[in-house]
Amino acid sequence: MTITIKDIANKAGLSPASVSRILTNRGRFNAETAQKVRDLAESMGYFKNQSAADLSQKESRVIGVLVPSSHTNFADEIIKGMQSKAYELNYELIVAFVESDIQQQIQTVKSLLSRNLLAIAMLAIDIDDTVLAVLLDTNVQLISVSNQLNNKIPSISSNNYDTVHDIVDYLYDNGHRDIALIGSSRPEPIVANLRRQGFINALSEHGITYNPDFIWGVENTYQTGLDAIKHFGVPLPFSAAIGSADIISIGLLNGAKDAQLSIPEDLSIVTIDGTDLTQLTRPILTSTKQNFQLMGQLAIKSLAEKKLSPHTIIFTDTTLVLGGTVASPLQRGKEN
Amino acid sequence: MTITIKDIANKAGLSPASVSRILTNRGRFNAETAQKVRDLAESMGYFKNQSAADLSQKESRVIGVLVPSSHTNFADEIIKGMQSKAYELNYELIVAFVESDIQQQIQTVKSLLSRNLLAIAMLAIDIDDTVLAVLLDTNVQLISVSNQLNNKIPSISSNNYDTVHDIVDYLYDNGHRDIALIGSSRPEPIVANLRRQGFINALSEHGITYNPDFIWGVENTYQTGLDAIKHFGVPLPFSAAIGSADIISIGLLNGAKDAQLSIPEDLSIVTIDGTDLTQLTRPILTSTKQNFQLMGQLAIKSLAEKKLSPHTIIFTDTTLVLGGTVASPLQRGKEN
DNA sequence: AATATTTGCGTAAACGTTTACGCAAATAAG
DNA sequence: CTTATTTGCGTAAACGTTTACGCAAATATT
Repeated sequence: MTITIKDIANKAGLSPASVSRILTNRGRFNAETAQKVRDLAESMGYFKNQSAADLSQKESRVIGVLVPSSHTNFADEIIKGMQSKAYELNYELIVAFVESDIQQQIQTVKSLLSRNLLAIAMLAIDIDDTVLAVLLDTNVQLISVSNQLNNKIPSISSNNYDTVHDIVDYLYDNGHRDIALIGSSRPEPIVANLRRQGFINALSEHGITYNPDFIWGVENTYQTGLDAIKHFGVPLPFSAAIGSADIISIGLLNGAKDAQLSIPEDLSIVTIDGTDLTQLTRPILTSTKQNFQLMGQLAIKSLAEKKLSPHTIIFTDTTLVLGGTVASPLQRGKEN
Repeated sequence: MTITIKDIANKAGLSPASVSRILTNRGRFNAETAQKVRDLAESMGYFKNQSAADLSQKESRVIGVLVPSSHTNFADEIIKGMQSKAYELNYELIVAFVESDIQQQIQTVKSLLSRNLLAIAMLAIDIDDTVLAVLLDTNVQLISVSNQLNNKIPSISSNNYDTVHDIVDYLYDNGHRDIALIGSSRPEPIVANLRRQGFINALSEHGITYNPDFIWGVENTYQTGLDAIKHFGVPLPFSAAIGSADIISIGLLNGAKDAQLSIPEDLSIVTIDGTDLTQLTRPILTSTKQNFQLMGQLAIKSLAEKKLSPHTIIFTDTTLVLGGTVASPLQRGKEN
């Protein structure tokens, strides 16, 4: 039924081994014969049986990608970056979405592990500890993208300390003194802690002792943004807020609007992430944009080069993108 | 290095065949022995080598999923539905993102086809004709989800004719007589035509001859929505618009706001799709919500049952979800 | 107690590809 | 012209699992 390498070999008067060498471009073969074989493969409608190849090959060129199904939409951009680099370097990606249900998580991970993988990349994943233990137990190469999990897994992400530090500087320069940081402290304790430290240190460098109440949030969701406004009440005790993710910031913005506040007059917002979502609001969100595509590319590149140690940390740059959600709080004074 | 079925067999004093029968739950075996073997597998850290299994098995339980990388975010919901059903029925999903670059498309499809697949599901995909030809040429089962491609591929989608027809009815009942339909006529000619027909027929049933100029749009993008407002100019020649996708409708809404129009007083909007994006705008978008999760579930279910013919068309229901973007145009008269 | 059926498991082949090894022919070097 | 090297390709084993077939032991049926 299906065409195999053997069929091609028969038709070409060669052995399967030769055909294999030609189609995989390994070993020695005659250039003319090679062209004949390639043409035959094309015309006979041959498709490599990857399972058979995987089975017989030592080294896999397949990289598994675990993506949270509660789908922060930057995952798309990371995957896009990965895919372009994978294509370029002739690797293959298998994407699997991870649900919150633990049983399902385990099944997903097992089904990934049951393939012959070069590595598994985890995108900003909120993965259960037991599942993580399973992953660490197998000796497949791991990498965490846009997140830092722990010191056993190499990571590629923005420098979260610097990012928040820079945002605080920017807000301070615009006259803000009372600043909030809205977002989850779970499930990325390392990232959250770095942000918190950047936040606290930046404030203290400006001679401001931070108010612990101003670091708030349970989850990285839209609802958290909405809730934040209700939690602090109007008038807000701060003049600017940093949203830990675009979707949170949109929640902040809508929550503020729903409470009859004007943005940015009554509240300045800077969001972390800077995906296309920032363009959908009015005013457009001011953001520190992460370079997700680059993260994806670097992930594949560094996996291909096999130079990752458990402690490797790669940072990608962020850039401040001006929208319309930051104003000086002094202006508000003038207006009154 | 890695644990195989043979290792387990040795330790259990059995043959590999028996272990295989036990772990796959096929054929005959003793219940006690089975438990012992399962425990051994667990404790030894065994992972099935899926490549080997695929190679030796006649029938695959793997379903490939082609997802557009220009990622309409409802794809997530479809995948979520697929994954839950796949988990339930013990199928496995391999997700691949399709770029717009044709070479890359071909590589992606080939890499899918080089696995032993039960079927390939295509999500709302704008796939190149040559690539589609490749897919049709192989005799792998295909299914199109949330889109109708042609009469050679079974599909699961909303009834696009009814959906638009119902929206027109709803808008008519709210007093609207001049209605526009904004969105692409490509790359889903069948879907676009059905919507167009639903649009035209519904209007004509209300005694309105439709204005062809009011069907407008190049792509299903945010920009199209923005452009639409500029294209028609202020004041708009219609009182209501149907956006073919949430992202278009957000474009319409923002475009209108940018032109100093008020929503819904100056323009009523109903959007097709009804993803979470509709909640992010102010006012919240009124939508006809498609049941994407159900589509995903049905896709897996019908593939599992193997009763799909090339002409099979399955419709899922849509529901009108009231937001704040529809007002009677008469109110505008009152206000003036 | 003799025969029939069921149960539990082992044997061995098969899936399609890759690859180490080796051999003969072709080419190069001396 | 002889010896050394390179080229092109075939042989055969290996990857880990599944499964048709068959056999002996256990159990059921008369």
